[in-house]
Amino acid sequence: MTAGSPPSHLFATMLARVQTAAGAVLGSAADLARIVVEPPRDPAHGDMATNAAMVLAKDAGLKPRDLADKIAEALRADSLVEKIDIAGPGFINLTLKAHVWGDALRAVLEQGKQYGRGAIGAGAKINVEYVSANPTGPLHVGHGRGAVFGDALASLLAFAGYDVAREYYINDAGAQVDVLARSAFLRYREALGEAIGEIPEGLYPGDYLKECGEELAKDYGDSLAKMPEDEWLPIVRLRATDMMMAEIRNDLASLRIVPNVFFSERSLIEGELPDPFATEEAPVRPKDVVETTIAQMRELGHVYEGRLPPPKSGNLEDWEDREQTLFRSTAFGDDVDRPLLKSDGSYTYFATDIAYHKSKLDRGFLSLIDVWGADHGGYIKRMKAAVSALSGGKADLDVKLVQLVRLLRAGEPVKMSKRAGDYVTLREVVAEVGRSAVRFDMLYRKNDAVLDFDLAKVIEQSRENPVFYVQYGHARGHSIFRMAQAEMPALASEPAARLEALKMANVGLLTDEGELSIMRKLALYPRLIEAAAVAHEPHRVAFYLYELASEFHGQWSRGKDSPHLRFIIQNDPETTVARLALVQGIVTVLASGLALLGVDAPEEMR
RNA sequence: GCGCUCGUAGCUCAGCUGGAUAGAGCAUCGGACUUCGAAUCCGAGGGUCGGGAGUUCGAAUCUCUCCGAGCGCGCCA
Repeated sequence: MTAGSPPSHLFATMLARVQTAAGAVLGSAADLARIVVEPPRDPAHGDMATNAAMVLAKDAGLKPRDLADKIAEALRADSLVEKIDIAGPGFINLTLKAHVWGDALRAVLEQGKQYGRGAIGAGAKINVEYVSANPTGPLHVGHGRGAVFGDALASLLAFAGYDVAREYYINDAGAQVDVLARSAFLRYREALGEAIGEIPEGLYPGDYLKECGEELAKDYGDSLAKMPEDEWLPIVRLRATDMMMAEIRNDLASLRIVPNVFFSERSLIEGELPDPFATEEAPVRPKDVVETTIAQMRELGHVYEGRLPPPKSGNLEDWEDREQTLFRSTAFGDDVDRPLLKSDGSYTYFATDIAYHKSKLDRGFLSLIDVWGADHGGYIKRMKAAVSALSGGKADLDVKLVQLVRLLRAGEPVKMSKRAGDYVTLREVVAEVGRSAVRFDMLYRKNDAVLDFDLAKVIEQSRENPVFYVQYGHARGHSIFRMAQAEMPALASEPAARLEALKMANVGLLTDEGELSIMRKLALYPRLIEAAAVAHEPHRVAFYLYELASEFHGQWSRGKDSPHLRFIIQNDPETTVARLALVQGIVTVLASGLALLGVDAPEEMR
């Protein structure tokens, strides 16, 4: 990192000190990596608790509580520690010196937007592939969830110190894009004035191809209509997929999602195509890297000619026992070996996907994340097997499955027309409820849980609606600033000057239990970022923000019954400034987390 | 039949990768607006963590086995 590594945060500091203490007691043989320092669920157990003694007791040949005594003794003189208790089966509970929470708050103000930025990524390259829908129609809400998840995960990883690529794999090589081309060709003939009647079974009936047909008619006149299919098809296909991708890019942009790389599947087979969507590099690839990939795997002994047992279920009518080109994925944990060539000699989707993932490895990524729809779960083992085979076990692939989205309106399922091609698009949903609501709602859930998306609830302005609740917390902070400015003009008129003033606050005046609790929460943010990034779980950020907002709203309301707890105290500027510093800390972290999620942090709610 | 993802309060969901007495919101009941924003807050009730067995100091979390839901199971992508 050129800007220097981020400052270590309180929990990382304490973990290191506990590890040092344990190491001093046990010697170098101890496995210190298993030690955890975490906030106890019960505040009565102090500020931090560590399991060090329980985890290491066996190796040490001591009872946990006896070991805890020794470790505690080594920590007794620590500059941050006020009090140490041994409790339960051998927890070491630490109560920290009073000033550490004020120090933590000051760190938030000092670091601003950088607060929480992590170093665990250490600049390592990581590749996040998401959406990757066929360019055969508009995105629907399920695609949107994958897109939002992948984008937020990428942002989270970047914040945690990784060098992140956001990638969209364009499935523009299969039979489905040929169907798209034929569908567009029909619209083209329609645009030329031909009566096309009903769209035949098997073609895409949606109206969205009409524009494509009209453009083709404008650019080519009737010349395409005179060609045989094998001549017009590539032309129409390219135009249609280009137009579809332009639409998809727009839809993604409306959610503030901008992949760095749009990677064309077809380019793996046919060589490099002009790629109008690449926003970054355009990797140069030789013609048919799928073939060379397969050849390389064959040399390594991972590919062979053989037969497969018949599938266990489904109809066996089409089943034909034949020798084919297979990837020995069973050697890497898969259930059966997987074919790479179809009976007509063309590549299976898996074959090109292997070549695609090899390209990621070739570009220096050892850490790969794929975000897929839940219906692709059966594909995970073979893809992991392929990555393992290609990298010699050096690269890691984590596949995040995104469950389906059930669209509701006020609790009732949204009626989807049976007619193919006519479904609720992502664009319609974003237009109706807005980007922030869509994004937060989709991230306020684990990726592998089914999501009920209620169009009525996500725009509701109440506690029931988490996005509103968190945004309101941020707005409430600014509302307090506005009020403070009105009542104490001397404080500061504009944000930058105010921030400087608040950095000087005497945060030692923040001694109320509610205030301390908020400061502890703020101190937890960097640790949360690390944990969420390691787990590849952006939803944790959303839940954290909700909890922080909740504590803030609570503290605010406490001031109603107890006026001395209000943020603004009329004739006590010193206390007021200290509390405004706390508000600044809250606002900073709320804004930081919301930014990671791609959700607006408004200064007032309207 | 096999594989994957799940099963936590009446409902919708968290649970910090094995920690202490399992937590929120909604719903229900009871409170708080002369107020820096009541768009909010405080309190109460509500649980065999699907069932059972195992691993160990300790299990909602890990293993096994049943039950139930969803998804998938050459030549679709």
